[in-house]
Amino acid sequence: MPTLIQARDIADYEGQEITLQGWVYNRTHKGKLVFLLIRDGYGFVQCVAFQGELDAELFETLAHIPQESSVIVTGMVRADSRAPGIPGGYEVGIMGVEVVQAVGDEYPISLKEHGVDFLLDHRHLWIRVPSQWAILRIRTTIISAIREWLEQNGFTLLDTPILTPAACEGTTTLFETEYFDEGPAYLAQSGQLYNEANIFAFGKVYCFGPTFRAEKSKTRRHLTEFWMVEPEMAFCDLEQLMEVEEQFISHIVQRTLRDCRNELLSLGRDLSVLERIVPPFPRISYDEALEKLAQIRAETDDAEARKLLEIEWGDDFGSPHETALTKLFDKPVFVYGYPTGAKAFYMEPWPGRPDVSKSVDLLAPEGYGEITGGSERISDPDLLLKRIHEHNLPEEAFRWYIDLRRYGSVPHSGFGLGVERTVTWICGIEHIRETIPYPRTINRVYP
RNA sequence: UCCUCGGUAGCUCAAUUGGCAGAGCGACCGGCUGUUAACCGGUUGGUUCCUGGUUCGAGUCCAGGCCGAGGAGCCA
Repeated sequence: MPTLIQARDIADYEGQEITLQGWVYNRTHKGKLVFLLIRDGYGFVQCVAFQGELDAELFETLAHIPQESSVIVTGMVRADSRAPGIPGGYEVGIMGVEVVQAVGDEYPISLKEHGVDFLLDHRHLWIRVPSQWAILRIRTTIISAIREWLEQNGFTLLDTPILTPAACEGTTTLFETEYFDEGPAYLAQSGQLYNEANIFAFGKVYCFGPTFRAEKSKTRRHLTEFWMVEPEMAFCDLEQLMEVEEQFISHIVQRTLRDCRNELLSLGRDLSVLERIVPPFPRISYDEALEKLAQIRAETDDAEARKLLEIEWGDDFGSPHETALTKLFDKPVFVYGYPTGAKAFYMEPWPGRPDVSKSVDLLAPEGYGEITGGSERISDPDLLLKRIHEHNLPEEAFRWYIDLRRYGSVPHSGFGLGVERTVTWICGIEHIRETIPYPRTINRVYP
């Protein structure tokens, strides 16, 4: 058998006889000529059969081979600018085909238009099409880049529990489950509090795992099960946190550009937009952000937009505010110093301004909005205890967390990055549900 | 939880004022040596989301329900 190759490497084999193992993504029968678009998991390659060059029986088989049949193709690689594919520009002149399985039933997903509900019901097949394949390859590259950067920069991976005793932050709705005789347990919404314990043993740490939110959110930015990476650092203040985040995000984007160029192009992504994502990122305070929003409101004639952009000091941003702010910049923008009342209980107050917290969100450009949320954490045990009481949290459950401030407390900071929101932004797509292999939304747990 | 929109063939959709249920795609058959979701001809294809009501007559109007999408709130 000639050399078995992967579709993405096809350009390296011009003029050589090769073998491809894969599936028939599309077939075009044109009289004495058959085009098969073969996908092999690594790319999409056009293979061409001429009637005069093949055994008559084989040609007849190829002329009728059903979509998604599995095949082993041998043939000669040649350059041809007309050839579609990922990457395109090369095709295989078919010399032989072994049909592993000829599909007998009609394949549900045609190459024509389908509705979202239908596609999600067939997610197990939908992931085969080029757009979904490209998005999920970009996802895995982004995850690899995340781990790579953190490991190269001294972060230790420590997995935090998924079954947790109570709300970590006491804000969002959690999935509840019975835990033997211990009463209810909850699916994790964050590993942060455990990360804070871990930094006192390991310095810089991260956790990376699935996160669960039972909020009844029905928007293109929400999943009930999503993946979050949460780095946490000892001896780190808010300013240092922003420096880490911009290095981290830039690495993720540049690595994806390097390794997933074909995938990004196949999605129609404008690469120049991503090439700009290098440090430093702009930083604006919450107060400055409010001024900019007021200015945007004053300049718009759209009454509805004006209403959506209403905000008073003390409110957290809604999605319309984030979208409007990100359109002012061509890089991700840090917004820091949110009102204490709008954020979680554990955030360090701004020096001399207790109504402001040392918090920072990173908003992705082009209207994508929040991809990270972070803060410097309270390091004083008395203040932390006071905040726990103010938020009506059970002191007993947080005893271990308060201990961290009693035994060698230091300034420390961390953030969480939503993987699927990052993938959505880097891919330049509309909806978060395409960025995870099997999305879980408010009314979908199948397949 | 709230607001808006939608549900008709396997898929994507159309159906005028309430008057015979339609098209494209897919599948199947035939044609075509450069297709890019090919194209051309033919064949096939229906619980119009459910329940009840109005009417000579309901896909269409009314009431209730179910399911889905987009957005708000909440959040990453």
